[in-house]
Amino acid sequence: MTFNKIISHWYRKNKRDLPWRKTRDPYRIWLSEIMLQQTRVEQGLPYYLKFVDHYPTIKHLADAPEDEVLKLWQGLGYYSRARNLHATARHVTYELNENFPSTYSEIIKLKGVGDYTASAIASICFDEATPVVDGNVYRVLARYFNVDIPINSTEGIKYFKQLATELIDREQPAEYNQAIMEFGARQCKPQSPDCGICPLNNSCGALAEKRIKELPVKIRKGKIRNRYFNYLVMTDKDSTLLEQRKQKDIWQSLYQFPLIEDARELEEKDIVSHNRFLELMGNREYDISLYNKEAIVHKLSHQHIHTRFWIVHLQGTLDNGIKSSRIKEYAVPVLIANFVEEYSF
DNA sequence: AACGCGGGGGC
DNA sequence: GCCCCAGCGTT
Repeated sequence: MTFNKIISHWYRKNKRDLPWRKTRDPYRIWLSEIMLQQTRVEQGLPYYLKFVDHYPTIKHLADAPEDEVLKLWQGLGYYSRARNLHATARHVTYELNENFPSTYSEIIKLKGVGDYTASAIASICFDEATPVVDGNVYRVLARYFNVDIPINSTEGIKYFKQLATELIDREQPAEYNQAIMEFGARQCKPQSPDCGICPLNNSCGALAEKRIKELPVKIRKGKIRNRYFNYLVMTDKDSTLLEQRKQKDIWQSLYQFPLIEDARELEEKDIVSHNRFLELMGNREYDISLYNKEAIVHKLSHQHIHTRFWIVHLQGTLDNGIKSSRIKEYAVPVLIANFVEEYSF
């Protein structure tokens, strides 16, 4: 049997029962693919179910407020995916008259859709023989063909795309594309794959050369940046203050407490003399206390955010305050959600 | 070509 | 602590 027949055969025996495998509705396939970008199936699944429930059609999604979409997305990360998802839903609904594009070259024009996602949708929904090359596929091909070109180099991207193009089952691209990804996720796993039971173990190049552990090769990225966040949890009688992050930075469009960021850890005297603090307080009396003596370190893949929450009680009333009981209606970073969960207003 | 973008889980 | 995950957009 050929490589792709073995993969497809393995898939039919071993595939997981996942909700997006029961449909070819481009809306649902697109939704699932966006959610699964750099995201494990187990993490994305509950979000997919939530979205399909709230937004049964692309028009429902298009007609929702962006803040609502972001709230549903809260905790899934890479929030630009949610903003692009929403913008694309509006585009397809109102510019394309609810007709989801049906070819790779049209699909890839959509915001938030790149080569991988366009290939996935075109093949799964429309039987176009466009190969998907995601992290799973890189791993399976690098190992089976014993290739040590870095998968995230320009040469590697081109090489593996070409290889995948030669291998795709042109008769059943939808099944084959999903098969090789599932095979990578469940059989040819990143760590300790059980090669003893692999259907390709008698022809796998990396296994023969004992190079499973070193393949695929990936150029590692830069260092982690440390940032120091001081959140001002303003409280009067029963209100607090939230603001939206507008900068091109992490958590764009999400809400948070007023923030004082600095390149180092700040003391109380630094906070109370900071311009941002003074402008928030005006002439009002206040009472400030530090909620967490030890900074909470929120670890992201590319930065560590050392966070202190300062509780600021004040006498007067907050302008533009929101009832603290309504914080949960806003999309906030997990860091904030954890605090709100723990702190009793 | 390199970097920024989340959060969770495995070891 | 480091790596990985059904990648994409920007610089």
